[in-house]
Amino acid sequence: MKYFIDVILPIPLQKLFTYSITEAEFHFLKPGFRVAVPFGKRKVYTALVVNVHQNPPEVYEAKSIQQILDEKAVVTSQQLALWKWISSYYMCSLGDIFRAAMPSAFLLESETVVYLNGEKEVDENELDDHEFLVIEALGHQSSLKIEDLWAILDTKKVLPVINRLIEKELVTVQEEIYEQYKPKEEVYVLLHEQFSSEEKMHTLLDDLSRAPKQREVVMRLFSLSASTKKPVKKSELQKESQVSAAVIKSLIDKDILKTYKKQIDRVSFEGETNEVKELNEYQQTAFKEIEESFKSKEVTLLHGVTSSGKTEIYVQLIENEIAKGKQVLYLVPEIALTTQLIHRLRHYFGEAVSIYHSKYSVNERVEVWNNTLNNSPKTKLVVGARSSIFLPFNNLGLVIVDEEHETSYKQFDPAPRYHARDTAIVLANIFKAKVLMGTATPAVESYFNAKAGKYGLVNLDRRFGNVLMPEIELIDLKDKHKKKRMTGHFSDRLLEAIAEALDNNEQVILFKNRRGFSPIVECGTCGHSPQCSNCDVSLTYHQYKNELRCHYCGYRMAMQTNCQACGVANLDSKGFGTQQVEAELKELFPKVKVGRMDLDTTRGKHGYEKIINAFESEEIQILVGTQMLTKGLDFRNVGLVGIMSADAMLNFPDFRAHERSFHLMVQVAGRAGRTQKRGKVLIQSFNPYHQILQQVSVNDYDGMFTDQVNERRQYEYPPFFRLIKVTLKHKDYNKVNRGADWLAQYLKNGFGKYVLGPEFPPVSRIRNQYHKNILIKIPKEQSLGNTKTYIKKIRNSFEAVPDFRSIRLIIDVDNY
DNA sequence: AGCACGCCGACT
DNA sequence: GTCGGCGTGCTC
Repeated sequence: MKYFIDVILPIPLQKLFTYSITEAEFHFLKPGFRVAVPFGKRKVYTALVVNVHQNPPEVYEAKSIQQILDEKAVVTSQQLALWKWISSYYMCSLGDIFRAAMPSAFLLESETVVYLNGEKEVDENELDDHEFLVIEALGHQSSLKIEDLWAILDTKKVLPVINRLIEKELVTVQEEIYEQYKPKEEVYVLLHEQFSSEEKMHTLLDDLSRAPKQREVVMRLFSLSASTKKPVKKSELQKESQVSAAVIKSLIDKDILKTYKKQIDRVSFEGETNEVKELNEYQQTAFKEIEESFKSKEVTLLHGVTSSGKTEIYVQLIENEIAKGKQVLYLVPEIALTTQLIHRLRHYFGEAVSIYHSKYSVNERVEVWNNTLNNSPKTKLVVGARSSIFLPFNNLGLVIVDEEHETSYKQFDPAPRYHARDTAIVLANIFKAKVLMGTATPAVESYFNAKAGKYGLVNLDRRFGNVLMPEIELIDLKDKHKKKRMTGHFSDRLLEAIAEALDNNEQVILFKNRRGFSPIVECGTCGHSPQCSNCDVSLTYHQYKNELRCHYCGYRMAMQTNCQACGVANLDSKGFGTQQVEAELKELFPKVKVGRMDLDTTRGKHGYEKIINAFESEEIQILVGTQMLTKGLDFRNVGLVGIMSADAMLNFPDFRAHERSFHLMVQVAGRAGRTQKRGKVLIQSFNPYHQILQQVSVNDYDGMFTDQVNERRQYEYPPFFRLIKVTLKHKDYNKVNRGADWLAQYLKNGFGKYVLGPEFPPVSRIRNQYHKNILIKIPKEQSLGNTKTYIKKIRNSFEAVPDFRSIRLIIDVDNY
């Protein structure tokens, strides 16, 4: 009898691969186990078992697996079901999902290690330079990795050299796999049993009278274990007795102390938990409505104005689910994972909260994964960014999608290009769990679904503590410029308001949209501006390192003093970013402490925290920042919010530009006046009569929604039509054009006028690759499944054209 | 995605 | 004359 498994490999290949296994393995392996398999000539990959069967492949001999990596399944059947849905809906391979879904520590890859074959005499005359260098290096160290060889030989083409050496039998290679996940251990110390009696103890202390430090350690250990009645950590003992590690080590060497290791969780929380706060009357009503809505609807949208206390309602719902023994997933946009939110949740749920997102180390992620899989009490509530929809839940009761409108829920690059909010609905469905989406500014699609009765809808339009909505004032920049009332980028009115807020001891937030208005450098003589050599964009100026940088590929160069084109020293920076705003403020208000929050200042794991803490503790009076300011931050003392310029975002070439501008401005405005006093918001714009600005100024979400829905119906955009964007990438400009025309023609044969393009995106060359887009619109009544099947068919014929094989095709479903 | 095989330009 | 560039094809 022959036995086989089908596996997913973490590479972007559509199909499953079949390997042969032994009978014992056949009885042991189940879907969801990881196995190490050889792939190609030498690589070993981690693969995931999806089928165990006895049907031999017909056209090839299946290889056998190398080893089994798990004792029980680490991926559940529900996860596999979700992966299959993502793969078919978002048109990506299971391998892409496998790679994205698992913590990287679960995906071991082999590494080639080269060893000297000691048996064979080396004849140096038979070696070329490269071969000689390898042999010589192996004389110094017993093994070399491929990476080391790149450095030694100063080239990346090392495999041919190694192959020649293997042929000469001078070296051997081995594929080695390293376990990446290391459980964290703590070392505990205790006194050796032989000193357990009091008498022996005294003798010991006498013996140590000539080693006072060691004696101190023993005494301290004694008192620590007596007072805490708990095992004593080695690190703790060392700290308490204020000695060096060497002193403790010598005690261990002398067999006076004994150590043992204990595996601990990296993620742990110690502290009190508190009773869930009583909801106010409005929150209580909303809560009841949500519960009522859950009876008939799978998904409910909570539309609650900024500062209405949505989090408390979530907390109440979470508590109910936990009481029922269910797991809860709390999704937040990547950027909103601040300590503020985590503190609040830990305050109520303590140990039961786990956090999962990309800034956590691989080890921490493995622990959260395993805890979730084992239904540990630590993962009753998982708070995470979009990738946490991939965790191995087994008893999910509720998914909360906070700030549902946030675009960072959509993954753009690399595949799988999934939307975490939409995928969460499918995930919840697998578990028959409920979904609550909450936001002050629902995405048009979501609100549309709610209005259409597909989702439940609950409104909460009262701010917590009856704080008034901020007063919003629009400032006409055109008029201010004409009347010469501008100082740099500040109108007289904005300066006045800032001064007033500062006088009242209130804090100020100034918002500057990042994208679209990065500072570029231009020559005042010839008009040339330094360009990126790999991409089709101007380099942007970064003051803090005095260099020019490309946002797309990361290319950087030192700031030039002379123009590269005409040689004249007349370079000037144009446009303005947060840095310029900050610099101008420092001149205008020299005594005031100004902070800045953008990508430059929030690098690193604690980047945000530092700035947020400084602002919270009022060390900083004015905070200048970008988009990040909008994400659920809660500051008590902000009296004024200023939006430096509303125009760039309104004019962004995208069908969602208006909607997004509305979200952004309302969210930023919501930072103002969270306590009793009514906050003020000033919006500077060259076009204050723009419909969106008018709607923002009176917080008219419904007006915005109605306008947008009409526009989208007329111009055939979501939610009336679905969109699929196809991008072609290649370094040859003409080839991209030929390929795009071919593809568009064939797509038009199927979908007619609903194929738009091909068109170059605003930045048509990135990392030396030309891009071209084709947009496919799919009317509601057109079958999505058939459409995708047709697109796949065309993709296959496209890839069969020899001229186009090297063009990369990217398919992005729901590319918004 | 890797990685090997195979065919054409810039060097000892 | 070779080394090494990357275009092409395959991986159970």
